Amino acid sequence: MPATSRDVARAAGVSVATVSRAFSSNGAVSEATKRRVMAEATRLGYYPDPAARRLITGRSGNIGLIVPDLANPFFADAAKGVERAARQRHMGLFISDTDEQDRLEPEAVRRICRQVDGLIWASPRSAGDVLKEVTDGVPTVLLHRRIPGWWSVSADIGDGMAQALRNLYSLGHRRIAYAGGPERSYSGQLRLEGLLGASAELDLDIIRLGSFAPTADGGILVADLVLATGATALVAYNDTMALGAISRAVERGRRVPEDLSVIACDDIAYARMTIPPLTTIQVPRHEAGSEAVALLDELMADPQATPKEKILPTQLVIRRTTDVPRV
Amino acid sequence: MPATSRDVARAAGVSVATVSRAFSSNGAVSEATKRRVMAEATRLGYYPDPAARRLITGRSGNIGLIVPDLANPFFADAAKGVERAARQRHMGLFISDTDEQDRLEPEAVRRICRQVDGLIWASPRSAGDVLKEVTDGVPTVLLHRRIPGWWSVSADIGDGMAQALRNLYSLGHRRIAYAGGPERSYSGQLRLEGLLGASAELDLDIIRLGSFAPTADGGILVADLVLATGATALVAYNDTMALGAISRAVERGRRVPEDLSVIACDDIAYARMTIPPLTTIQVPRHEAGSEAVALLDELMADPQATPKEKILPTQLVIRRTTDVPRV
DNA sequence: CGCTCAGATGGAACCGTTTACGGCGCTACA
DNA sequence: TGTAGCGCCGTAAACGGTTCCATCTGAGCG
Repeated sequence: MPATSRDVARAAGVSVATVSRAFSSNGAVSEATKRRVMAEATRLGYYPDPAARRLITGRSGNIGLIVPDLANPFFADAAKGVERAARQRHMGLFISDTDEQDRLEPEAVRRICRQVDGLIWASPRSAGDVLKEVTDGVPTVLLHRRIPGWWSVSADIGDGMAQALRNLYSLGHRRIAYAGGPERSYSGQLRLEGLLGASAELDLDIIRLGSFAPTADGGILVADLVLATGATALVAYNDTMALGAISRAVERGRRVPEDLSVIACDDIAYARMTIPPLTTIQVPRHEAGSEAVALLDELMADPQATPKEKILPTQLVIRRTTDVPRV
Repeated sequence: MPATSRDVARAAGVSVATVSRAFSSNGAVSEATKRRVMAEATRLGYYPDPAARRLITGRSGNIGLIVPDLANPFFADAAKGVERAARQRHMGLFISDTDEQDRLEPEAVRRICRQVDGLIWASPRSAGDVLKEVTDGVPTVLLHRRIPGWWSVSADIGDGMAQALRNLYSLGHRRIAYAGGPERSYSGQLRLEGLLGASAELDLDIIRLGSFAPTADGGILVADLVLATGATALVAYNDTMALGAISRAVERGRRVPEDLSVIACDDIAYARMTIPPLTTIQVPRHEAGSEAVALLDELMADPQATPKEKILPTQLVIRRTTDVPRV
């Protein structure tokens, strides 16, 4: 139904080859005929068929994004960054959500990979060799995950955690608890390493509460535990968990930050809207997404280039859930 | 580089036609050869190339989704619902984010529409004839938008608003303010109609505060205005705006719900984590997404079928930001 | 004036599938 | 025993572009 290059060629009185050259602009066409072709093309509403083009050139003009959970603001923002960067480059975007289940990833990749020129993959848990096997051949940059030998963009969350701990220390806190996220999570490791590094440096023991779901419900569990330890400050895996913990602590008659200081991680949009607004570690989620596209661009241009690992800085932002201990 | 049907055909000692038949399972192949073909295919890692298949059949096995803002939990959840439903049907998903700018929509649609068999389009503002012109030929179902003659799935937000108003009335509120969202927004109209309908029924005048950005910052503006009116209750365009309004009101020394009851709309995940948790109108966002895919499936199966408009119910959920007026 | 060369253009092969069409072998029936 | 019919399969023509190669047309130069 839509116009083909043949239609345009006939209308403009040229061959399909010339039409193709006018559009792909890599062959030589005279300025006059190019204008004529373009005029006829817009008149007929012609646009080169991506499938046909992909078949012969091998390039689809699309990239793929695989995330564990689109509804999680952390990844939603990343997706938004990816989307905008892709749009600026006139690339289409395939998205696949794996529902936090690693086992769905291979299937998702396989479905996508023949239709894209490159892949951005946020896989918090899958093992490196699994990834390797699955992507085979498709240029891939990892998002919020670093594996030696892979292209990746991630955030220096370990440093953010260290900033958090040093800040609490300087406020006078000495009993500080940490509530971890899902086991085996890559960024969970990062957090822990940053925290332990800083605590060794300060000669401080951190109270490790264990591993919790990174949700508000997980935070409720955390609150009950942290209150039992007598800690004056809590560092939470992410904002959502912190929100749950705070609401539970308040429900149990504690005040935040007077009785318990709380530092969260991610700085999602809602972190600043809560009462009190969350002190949290800001990670450049949006920028991570667009940066991943930039790297993917480089990688697709030269698949043999040596892998780059971009690490974005994080920043502790002080709002109202931290204060000096009052105990 | 990846194996083609020719490779498989050679390996299995058959023709490419037979390989094709074995995969598309609409031609006649004997059980024995089908098994042999499949065995060779998996051995070689063969999978029919979607682009080549699309070129000849016209079907890509993909659907497209266009949303104004992926980072907005309202649409993120919808996208998630769409994604899951698409995955269950073994369809790929193209996503385009238009950054809330109607003028980017035509471009987004054009980019997408040749690569998909159908489109799900959440366009809060664009005029109906613009949509018609742009999609031409691509089966489309509208999401959270109703236009006569189009397939669509939306939520009965007007009814939710009526529920909200009746609830406030029954609590004893008589001075009730409404803070609207973006002008020209379709779901904004829906809200207003629902509200006005119920207010006429209750013989109550609503204090209309005007039109605000549906963000926390917008909510701050709202708070200052509503405090000036002396209203005892506020109905806000969405949760985010309500959050902003509440935090501003609290900052200015008012208590919620004692001094001001607040009802929001959407029931995003964070609505239940705030302090106090938000009374809000729950709209089935996820379900709307998956329902849209189901409708699109029907539409793609029979493009001539008469349009269906699915309207999902909404439900007021009472949490802690509403109470009897204490003034 | 003839030759060379560069730039513009057309012809045709090709990308990897699907599918209409026809051939082949076999069974069943007259 | 001849043949109609059927199940299975191969051949080849599409689908809509891109690109190699050949051809043509002038311009420039000796």
